[in-house]
Amino acid sequence: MEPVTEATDLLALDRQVCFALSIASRSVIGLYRPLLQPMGLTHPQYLAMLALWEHEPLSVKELGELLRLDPGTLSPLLKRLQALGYIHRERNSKDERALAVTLTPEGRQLRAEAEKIPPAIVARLGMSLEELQDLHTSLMRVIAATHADED
Amino acid sequence: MEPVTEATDLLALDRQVCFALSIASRSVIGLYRPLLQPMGLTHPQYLAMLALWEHEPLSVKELGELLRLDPGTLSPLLKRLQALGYIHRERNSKDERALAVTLTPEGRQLRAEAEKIPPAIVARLGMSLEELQDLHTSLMRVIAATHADED
DNA sequence: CACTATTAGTTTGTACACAAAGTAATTTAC
DNA sequence: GTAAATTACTTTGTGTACAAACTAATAGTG
Repeated sequence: MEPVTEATDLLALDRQVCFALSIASRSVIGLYRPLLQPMGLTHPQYLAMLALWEHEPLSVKELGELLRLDPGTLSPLLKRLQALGYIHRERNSKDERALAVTLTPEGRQLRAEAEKIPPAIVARLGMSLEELQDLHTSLMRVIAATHADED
Repeated sequence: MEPVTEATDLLALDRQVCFALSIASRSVIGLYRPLLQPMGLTHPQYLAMLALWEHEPLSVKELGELLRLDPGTLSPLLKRLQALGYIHRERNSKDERALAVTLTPEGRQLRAEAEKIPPAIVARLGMSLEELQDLHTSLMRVIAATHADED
């Protein structure tokens, strides 16, 4: 029988994709931190702003589908974005259950600042755009795989 | 001048690697949840156990270097693993500042259960081992890139 | 030897992330 | 047309993450 070596150990830390995924995610988010700090944003808040710049107005449900986040996560996050003055939160007059999240002028204006971020991150990573594109494709495949049998 | 379309918009949500990374990480961790629940472990706790099964004993500092986690994150996490009965935490007699984290017999025994997890995850993802290996390589490259100019 | 600096962990405060329970509005069923 | 089911969001509780302040032990310096 084969001995348990680094090459065969199923539980070897450095062979776990989940381990690499969580560290890569935290490490990359860490690169955004100093760039987002001047705007007062956290990374999840930045992702919410990206979604709104593209698809305003959005309900909490729609935002949750885009970002794959719980309403229980988004609810306080959106209140913080409102406290920062970047968004409005009002009930949808057509359906009082739903929230209509829209951008304030300040929130809309922030987009110009934010456009400097992706190039800065790419430069900081020092990876080629092809490499990043390949990674993006792989990640989207994994995301699709994890949701394979929903519905 | 080129119009801002989905293909050229630097801020398009679905083109952000950071967005794909954070969703992929949360989605994959979500697959572990039902498998870890019978052991009473969260995913970060599982990663800490992986590290200990491989490198026991470990100090908080060493564990933090392996998992790239703050002592402020690990300190309460380890207390929970101790409360679960999987680890011991005692001061290192050679250096009373440092903690020596070791496995209890229950913690050591858990390894056999845990070995069923990686194959279950791979099966659930339905991706080839080559594809996962490529992803792992890309992720490690990103991790290396984020730490490029430390020291 | 004593004083300072460094190091290892802990604690505190803020912000996710998610499960589960709760509330209010809207649909569906009868 | 009203009771029951569904839906959208909020709230509560637990567990990360991480910055920053804190404590205690060790190392370095004169």
